[in-house]
Amino acid sequence: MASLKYSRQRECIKSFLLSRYDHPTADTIYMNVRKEFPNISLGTVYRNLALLASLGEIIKITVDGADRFDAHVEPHSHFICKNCHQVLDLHVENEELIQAQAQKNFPGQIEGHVVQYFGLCSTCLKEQQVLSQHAEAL
Amino acid sequence: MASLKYSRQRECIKSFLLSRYDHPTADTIYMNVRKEFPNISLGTVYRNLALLASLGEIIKITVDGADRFDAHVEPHSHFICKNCHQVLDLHVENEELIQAQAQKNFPGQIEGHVVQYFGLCSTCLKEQQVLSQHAEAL
DNA sequence: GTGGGTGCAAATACTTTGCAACCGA
DNA sequence: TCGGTTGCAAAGTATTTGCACCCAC
Repeated sequence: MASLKYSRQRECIKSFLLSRYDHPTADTIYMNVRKEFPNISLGTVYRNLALLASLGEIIKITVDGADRFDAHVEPHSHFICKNCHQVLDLHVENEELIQAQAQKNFPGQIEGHVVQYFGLCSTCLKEQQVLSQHAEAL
Repeated sequence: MASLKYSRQRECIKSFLLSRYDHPTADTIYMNVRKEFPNISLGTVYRNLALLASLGEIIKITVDGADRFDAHVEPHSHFICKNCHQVLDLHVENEELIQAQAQKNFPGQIEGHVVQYFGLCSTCLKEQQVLSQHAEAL
């Protein structure tokens, strides 16, 4: 029954994810893995991502309708830019407290949590400031 | 330019959302609004949901690839069942602390946050226990 | 050799969009 | 009337799946 077999493609997908600290979409992963496996198909990428996620080796998050993947599974928070939809890691103090609080309220039922923060990333913030200056000038 | 005009369909969509505390998908909303407007189209539902969300009257969250909507905009957390993908409201103590902590770390840049908790809802938890008892019996 | 894994293409799921008709202010 | 809104259908985007072939064990 459903034992696991080695695959070079899966290996490559995982090591690519380990090398990145942003949170690539399946398509970005596909584009990059193709450098090593020119014939790999998107289907294979999706299948392996789903497999790795079910094994707990990677994390899948959905942002604005598109799935994104992360091989860094230690608890951390995400900052999501409202403008460019970029997802960045965020390190917040006392994060364990949030989990502990939830566990206290709902013992045994909560397996994990994710905190997503929203706002404008520094790049988009800068762009917006430039725009409002232009508007002022009129 | 782009002023807002009343529409019975939009009214109906919003009041339906206000009546629910789960987080219906666009399709569920469509099915229900059709009881009152049999000819309404999915496109109209999506257009109004996007409009209401941009006005801040409802919240849009994306879970497992499908958008879900919530007319209860006061800050609260979500519990997402890993099995049936249901989204339930959760009230956690000290939620403001999380926001305050983030603001402290990244002043001025964070506009809001969402906490998602994962696990099995009580229904799915029960089902799983029944299954494992069966497995034991073999 | 056997069963899991792959590539490909077709299918599915979800959402957006163009357009002519419609309706609220 | 004017311009926002609608219904419909077609298009778009993201993801899954069926199948024959391939490869790790």
